[in-house]
Amino acid sequence: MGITCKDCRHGQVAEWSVLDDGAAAQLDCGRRMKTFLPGEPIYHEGDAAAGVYCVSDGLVGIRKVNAEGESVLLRLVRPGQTFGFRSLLTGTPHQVSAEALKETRVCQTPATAVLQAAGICPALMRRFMEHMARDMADLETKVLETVTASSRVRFLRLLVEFGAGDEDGHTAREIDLPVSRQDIAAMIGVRSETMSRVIRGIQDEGLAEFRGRRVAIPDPARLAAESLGDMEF
Amino acid sequence: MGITCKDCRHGQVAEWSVLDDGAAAQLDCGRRMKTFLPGEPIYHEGDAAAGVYCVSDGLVGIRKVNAEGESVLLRLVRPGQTFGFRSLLTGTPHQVSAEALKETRVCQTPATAVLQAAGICPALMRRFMEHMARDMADLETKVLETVTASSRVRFLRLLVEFGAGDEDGHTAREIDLPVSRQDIAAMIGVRSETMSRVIRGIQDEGLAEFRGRRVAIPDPARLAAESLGDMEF
DNA sequence: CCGCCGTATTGACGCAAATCAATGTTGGCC
DNA sequence: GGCCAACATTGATTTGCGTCAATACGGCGG
Repeated sequence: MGITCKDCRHGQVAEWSVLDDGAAAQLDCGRRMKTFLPGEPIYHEGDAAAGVYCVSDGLVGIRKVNAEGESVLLRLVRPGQTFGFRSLLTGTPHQVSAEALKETRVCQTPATAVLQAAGICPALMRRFMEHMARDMADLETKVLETVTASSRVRFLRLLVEFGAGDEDGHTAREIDLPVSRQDIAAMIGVRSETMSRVIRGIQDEGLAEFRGRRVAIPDPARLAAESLGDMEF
Repeated sequence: MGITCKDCRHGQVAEWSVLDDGAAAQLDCGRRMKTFLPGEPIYHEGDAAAGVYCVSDGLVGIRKVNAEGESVLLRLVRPGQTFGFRSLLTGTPHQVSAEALKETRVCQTPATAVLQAAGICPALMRRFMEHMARDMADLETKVLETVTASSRVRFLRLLVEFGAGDEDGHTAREIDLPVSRQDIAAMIGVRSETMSRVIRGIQDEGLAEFRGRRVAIPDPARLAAESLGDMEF
C-alpha cells in the first residue's frame, strides 16, 4: 500500500520502467515489501514461483546447492535489480535458491499480476529476456573462467568487478567487499581456507591491503593488469 | 527456395511451430540452408547476429574461448534445435561461438524476418525465452558440478545424459559418443590426457567398455548409481 | 570482564588433475 | 601401399587445491 515503483528510487533501473502509468499502477496494487535477515532464504530450489522480486535495499545472493549441501554463489542481486522472474515466466519451479546476504528489503510483485502485465506489454517480456540474456552471458564467462583460470586470477577478476561500479572504467582505490569471505569463496568456487591463502598471497605481493571487508588498492592499474591472466612473460 | 519448416522433419521441435501458417510461410521465404564441414565455424564471439539457426542435420557445438585459446564446450545443439537467437533478440554481438562438430546442415532464418515475426507473435518470443531459460538452468547445473564434482563423476553424468535420449528414463546399454574425446574433455572442463585416464579408469572398473565412439554399458543401473556421486558409504 | 560462537586464518599433508614429453592409433589422400 | 595429420593413450613429474585439525579473532550477551 502506498509503495509504488515511481516512488522507489530504483524505479528506472528495474524492468517495470517500460510500463505505462496505468499498467504500472495496476502492478503497484499487489506489491508487498518484505524484509529478510542476513542468511534468511527468500525461496528455495524446487519452490513454485510466487512472483518477481525487486531488491529495494540490501543484497541478495542466488545460490545453487547440491545433494551434499555444497553450494556455489552464482550471482548477486543489488538494489534496483529484479530476480526470480525466470521461473515465473517459464512456469517452472525455481532452479536455484535466493537468500538475503545482508539485511534486505525486497518488493514482491505477485505472479498473476506480472503474468498479466507481460501478456499485455511485450516490452516487459523483452526486458526480462534481456536481463536473462545478460545473466546467462555472465554465467558462460564464469564457466570458462572456472575451468581455465586459477583461483587467484578468478579472485582478482571478482575484485576488479567489485571495484568497477564506483568509478567509471577504472578500478577504485578503495573497495568494499559486499559479502563475507565464505561467500566470496563460494562465488569463485573454492574452499574458504583456499580463499584465505589467496588473499594472503595477494596481500604479500602488495597488490592489495585487506582489513576486514575494506580493501585498499595501491596500484589499480597493476591490479587490473594482473587480473587479466597469469602473465608469465 | 522450396524449403519450408513444414517440410522439415524437425518442424514441430523448433520454436517456429507456434507460428500460424501465414507467418511461417513469410519466414520460409528468407530461409537459407547452409552446409558446414566438421570443425568449421558458424559464427564467432563478437560477430553481429545474422539470424537464427536451426540444425537440420549433424551436430553443432557452442563454445567459449579465452584469450589464450583455451575453450569450453558449453552445449551441443542437435537436429531440430535452434541456436543463435539470443544475440539476435537482444541486439548484442554473439557472446559465444558456434561450430559444426560433424558435417552439418543448418537452416538460417535471417535477422530481419525473425525480428519481425517476434514482434508480431509474442508466443514466438516466449518460446525462445523458454529455450534460453532451459539452457541457463543447464549452465547453472554445470557450474555447480564443475566446482563440486570430480572429473570422473562429471564424465559419468555426461555419459548418462548421452545414453538417456535413446530409451525412455533408463540408460541405454549401447551409447554412441556424439563427439571426439577432446570435445568431451572440453565439455567437462579437463585436458584430453585426463579424459583418457578417466575413461581407462572407468573401463578398468568394468563400468563401461569403450571402443572408439561406441560404449557398451554392462550394467546401466550401476552406471546411473555411480554417476550420482562419490558414494563412499 | 569473561565465556561463547561464528568467521577467519594458518599449518601439515595427500591427492586429483595439469603439465611435459613420447608413443600409439586412425583415417584420409597422393 | 605409404605418408601425414589429427586424435588418442600412456608415463613421469609437478602443483594447486582440498582436507583435516588447530588456533586466532572479533562481536555479543551475561
